[in-house]
Amino acid sequence: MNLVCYDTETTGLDLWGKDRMFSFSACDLEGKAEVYRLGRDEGAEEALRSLFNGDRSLICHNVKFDLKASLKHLQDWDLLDRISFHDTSLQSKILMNNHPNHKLKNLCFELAGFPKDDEEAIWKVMKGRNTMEDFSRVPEDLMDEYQKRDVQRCALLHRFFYPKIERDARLRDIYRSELDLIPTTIRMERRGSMIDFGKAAELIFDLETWTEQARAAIIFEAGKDINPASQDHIRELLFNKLGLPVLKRTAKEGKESTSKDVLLELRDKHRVIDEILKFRSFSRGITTIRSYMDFADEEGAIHPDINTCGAITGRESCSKPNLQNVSKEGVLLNPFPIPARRIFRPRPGMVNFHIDYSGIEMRLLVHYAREPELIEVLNRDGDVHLPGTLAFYGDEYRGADKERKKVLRGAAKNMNFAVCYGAGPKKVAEGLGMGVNKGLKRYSQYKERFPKLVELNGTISSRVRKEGQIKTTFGRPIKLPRNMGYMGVNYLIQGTAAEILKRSQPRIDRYLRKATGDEAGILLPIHDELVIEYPIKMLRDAPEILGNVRDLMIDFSIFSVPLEVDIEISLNSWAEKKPYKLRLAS
DNA sequence: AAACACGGCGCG
DNA sequence: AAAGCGCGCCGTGTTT
Repeated sequence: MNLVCYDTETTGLDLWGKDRMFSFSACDLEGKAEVYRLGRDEGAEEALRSLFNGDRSLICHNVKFDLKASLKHLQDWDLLDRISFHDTSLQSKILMNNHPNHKLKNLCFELAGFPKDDEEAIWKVMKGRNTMEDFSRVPEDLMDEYQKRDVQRCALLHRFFYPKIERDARLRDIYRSELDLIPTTIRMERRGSMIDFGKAAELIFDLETWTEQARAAIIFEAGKDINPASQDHIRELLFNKLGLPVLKRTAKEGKESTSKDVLLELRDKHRVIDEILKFRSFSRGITTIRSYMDFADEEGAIHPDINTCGAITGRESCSKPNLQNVSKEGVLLNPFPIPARRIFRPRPGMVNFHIDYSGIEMRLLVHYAREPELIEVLNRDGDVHLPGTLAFYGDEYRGADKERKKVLRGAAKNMNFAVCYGAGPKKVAEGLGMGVNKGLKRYSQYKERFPKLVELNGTISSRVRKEGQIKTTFGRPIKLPRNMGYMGVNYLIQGTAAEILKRSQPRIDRYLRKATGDEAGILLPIHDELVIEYPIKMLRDAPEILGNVRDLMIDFSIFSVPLEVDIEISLNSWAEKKPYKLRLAS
C-alpha cells in the first residue's frame, strides 16, 4: 500500500466546534513534500480527496486529530470505516511509554538530531497578534516551510519506529489494537455526553449561596478579610491564630499542609474547619459546572478530547473537559460532595447504560500472583475477599452479626489489596484493628495460606530492578525506573485493565452499529467502565444486546481468572443509576 | 500578560 | 523501609 505522511493545520484545537482545517501537507517516506492551502491552491480539494479515497495508508503524528480535521472538512464521517492509517505518536508510546511528552519535534531531535528551531520564526510573527492559536495568520511562505518540516519529521519517526513494532508479533498486535480504537473514539467524541443546562444553572445558584456563607463564616473566625482560597491565609489562620497541630507538611516546600485529609483529622478541633471544607468543595463545584456549560454545544452535548493512550500505563485520559472525574455523591471521606452527576443525562429518546468490570483489580492481582485457592474461588464466582477475611479474623468473623461482618470484610478487603501493593506485617496488623501481637500472628497465618499473593510485590519489584520494565499479559512493555520496584504491581494491574477495556471498545462499537443501525453507541470510557447510549424504542431488545456486549467485554482467553461486568441503567441522570438485570433470574 | 511551580482534589 | 499508582484542572503566588 502507498504510504503517505500527512499533517493538517487548523485554526485551533476546537474541532467539534468553531475550528477548521485550512491547510495540509503530505510527503513520501523519502521526505518529498507538498503543501496545499485550501482556498489558495488550485487542486487542493482534489488532492485531499485523493489522499482519502485512494489506495493509501496515511501516517500521522496524533492521527485522531488529523482525521477529525479532515473528515470534518470533507463532511464524510463514513470514511472512518475505510481509511487506513498509522500513528507515529502511538508507535512512540508503545515503544517508549515513559517518554515525557512524545512530541514530534522533541522525538526527532532526540532520536536523530533533527533541529527543532524552525518554529521560532513563526512564534516571532505570532507575538504581536492576539489570536495565539490561529496559525492561518502566519505568512504563507514561512508556514509552508514549517509544514514541510513536520511531515518530514513524521516520515523520519515512522522509519525509525515501525520496523521495531513490525518484527515483534506482540507489539504488532498491541499497535493494531491501538489503531483500531481510534475510529471508535472519534465516534464517541462526536456523539458527546449531554448535560441539562437548567439543572446546571440551578446547581450553580445553590453553590454560590453556600460558598458565600462559608466565606463569611471563615472571615468571621479569622477576624479579618482573608481570601479562603489562599493556602497562605488558611495556614496563617489554622496554625498561627488558632494554634492547631501540624499533622502533615507539603512535599516540595515543607509548609504546613492544609489538605483535606489533614482538615478531616482536625474537624472536631474547631468549627471553622468544616467551613473551609465547604468553601473549597462548593467553589470548585461552581467553576467545574461552569466549565461543563461552556464546553457544551447548543444541544447540550459535551464533546471531550479522549486520549486513547494518555497515561504511561496505557490508560486513556480525557480533557476539555475531563469527564472521567465528574464528582459523585456518597463517597466516604467527602462530607460536602458536589452532585455534578445530576446534570449529566441521556439524550432525548435515549437511556444510558453504565457497564463496569466487577472487581477487575483483584481479579488481575490473583491472575498475576497465580494464587490457586483464589483462582478457584473466582472460577466458581465466589467472594474473592472472603477467604482473606477468614484468614485474618477466623471465628471472630464467623460469630459476628451482619453489620460487624460487613466492617470486618471491608477491613480485610483493604488488607488484601495492601498486601499486594507491598504493605508489611506492621501495616497489616494496624489495618486489621486488633492490636499488634494478634495482628502479626494473623498476618503470618495469612501469608502461609496465600504465599503467592504476599510474594507478588517482591517478585515484580525484583523484575523491575533487573529489567527496568514490566510486561502486561498482552505483552505491552511498561518501563519504569529500576529503583521504583514498588510501583511495578500497580503499573501491571492498571496497564492490564486499561488494555482490556481498550480492546473491548472497537468490538462493542462494531457490534452496536450492526445490531442497532448506529443508534446505540459508546459515549465514554472511564478506566474500568463504559457509558453507552441506547435508544428507548429498542429497550425490548436490550437484554439480548447488552448480553452480547457483556460477552464481548469478558471474552479474553489469556487470563487464568474469569472476567465479569455489572450493568446499570440511567433514565434521568447519571446520579440515578439503577441495577440492570440482563435476564430474569431463573 | 504569559508561563511556571505548587498544593490541592475530583475520578478510576 | 515502604499499600500503590494514573490522569486533568483549578487558584495562588512567583518569575519572566
